[in-house]
Amino acid sequence: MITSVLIALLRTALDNAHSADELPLIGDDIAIQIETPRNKQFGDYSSNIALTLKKATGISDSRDLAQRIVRHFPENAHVTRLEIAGRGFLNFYLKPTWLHDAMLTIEAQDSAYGTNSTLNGETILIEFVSANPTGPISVVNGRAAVLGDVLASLLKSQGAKVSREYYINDALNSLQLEKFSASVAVRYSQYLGHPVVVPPADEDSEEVIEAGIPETIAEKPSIHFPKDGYRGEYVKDIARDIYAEVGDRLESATEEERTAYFRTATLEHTIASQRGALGAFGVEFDTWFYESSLYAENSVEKSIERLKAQGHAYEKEGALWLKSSDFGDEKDRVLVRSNEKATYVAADIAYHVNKFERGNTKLINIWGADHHGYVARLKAGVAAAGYDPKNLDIILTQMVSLVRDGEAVIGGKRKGNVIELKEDLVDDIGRDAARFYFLLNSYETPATVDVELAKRQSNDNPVYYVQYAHARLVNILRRAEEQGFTLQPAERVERDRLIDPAELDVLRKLTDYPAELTSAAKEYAPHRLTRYAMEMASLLNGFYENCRVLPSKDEPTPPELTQARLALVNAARIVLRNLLVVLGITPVEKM
RNA sequence: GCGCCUGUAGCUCAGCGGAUAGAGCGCUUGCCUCCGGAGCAAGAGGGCGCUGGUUCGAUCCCAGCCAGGCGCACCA
Repeated sequence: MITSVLIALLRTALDNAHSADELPLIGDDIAIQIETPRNKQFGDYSSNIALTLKKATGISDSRDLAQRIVRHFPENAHVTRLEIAGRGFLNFYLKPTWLHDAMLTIEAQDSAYGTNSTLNGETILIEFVSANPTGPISVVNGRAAVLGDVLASLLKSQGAKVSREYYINDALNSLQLEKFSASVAVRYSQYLGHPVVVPPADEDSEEVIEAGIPETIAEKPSIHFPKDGYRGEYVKDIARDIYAEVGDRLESATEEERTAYFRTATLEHTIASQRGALGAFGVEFDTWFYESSLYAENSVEKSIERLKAQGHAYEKEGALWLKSSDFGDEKDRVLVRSNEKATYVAADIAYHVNKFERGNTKLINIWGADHHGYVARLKAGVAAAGYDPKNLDIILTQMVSLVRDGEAVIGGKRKGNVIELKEDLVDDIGRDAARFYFLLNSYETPATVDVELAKRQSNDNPVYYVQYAHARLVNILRRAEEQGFTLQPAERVERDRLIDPAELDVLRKLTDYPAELTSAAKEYAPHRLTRYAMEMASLLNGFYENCRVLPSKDEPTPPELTQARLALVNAARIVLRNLLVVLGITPVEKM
């Protein structure tokens, strides 16, 4: 990396100045920072070292300080000019050689360009989405879905082993599942021809009687829809699917048989549809983990017993409490209720112990901000169970509020107005546009999504700008071949012909890629990459405008220059493609 | 009351303690015999919620206040 070269040169300059008695000794504890200036006029790189050294040296005139450093800056192969600017910034202007040489690295590493091995040895489990199995994946889930998915790719790019997991809250004591499957059961009966009496949803509405499907000819007794049942259309869809599978076989089943059947079938269908919706969004999970499996293997019980044995739990008021206040939580929490049922957190502790026991060294959970109050509790539980809570990172994505044409949409599965990720967004604007849309901003910002606006603007989605830039690169290479050019390795090309600012801008951007990838991974900030992608696309468009690659009537580019530019085009193609792959966006070759 | 997140251009949002605060959309103007116009060039538009503080330097860090969101269960 060129920045480490510059840091070393600056270090030498400081030492030289000290030897010449112009500066006091500057220890290694003072970090030298190199940054890329926002504005190109301030050089390729700059350093604020003279400003930061004011206190340590006792020299209050930072320009004077800067001069002392510059005076002792060693001769070297990279820096053509070193200027003092503003209050004492050192601006480095570099020979383009280092940029040209970047093409060699990019070509050699190809699809591995940008990756590194700093996280080798880490096994990371990212659990995300984990929506309740009582309905479809909503648009709101899109944010966590794409965040987790890209984060997994990012961490892989840094050398970690990563898996994606979805947790299914299907515990047997889950009331919501009973209500949900009961709702499906009623709708199923509707498909058998029973009219359904739907109670008023709220004070302002009235009871509705819906006819059976098909409309009954013979009189069939009507069935009452549960008062707090799930009213969404998707409930009918599941019922219809089940009806298609089993016909009227359940008509004569006993109440117990029906309940048991619908519980299982409803869960299966819901999960299948969730998996399908996420798949359409480009998100695939390595494991779908059933909460019920923890109970089936007695893991919850065992985990509670262990906490008790280790003295982290106690009985009070008929319940079993976790001494979570010993582990950073603000108060103790109930593990087993006085009715002897385990709480959600008890199961969750067992689940996270299970994650660690599977050999994961680091756990990342992505939750909605509404679960914030739960973080300290789970971390305390994990700590009590003997694991370091530092190895459990909980990312809280801020809420996504839905707006339709400027009007707030109050979502809710019970009420039935779920805006679905797949049906209402992905199917309309496509996977790439939908992903890019969510990846555009930080998960820490509460976001507003206007589905109608998102659809209307889909053609203006920046994703097309980026994909377009990639397609053009591919197209130039294809056209070159048609015109009889053979792509030469960057090594055999006259690289020093690439001196146009537009060319150097592109090259500079390409050299930033590994650092961008690393910082996006480190800070869990995929949105930086979408911004970076747009900037790169913009620079590429500038390059197309200013630098004709293939010879034409008006611009008879000499063959040597064409070859050099083709190598540049190819390098850019590699980087842009790698970037799009990490983001899970299709690197299209034609649009 | 306590905790977390947020407040930057008309809208949606970037901004990694630094030099003239950015992008996309929208708006205005110009550019299609030429590798893809889903493009390019130029312009109008904000001084970063408010007040203090730390710092050579604050949109960024700290404190207080104002505003919005989300939490503070023997629900999941």
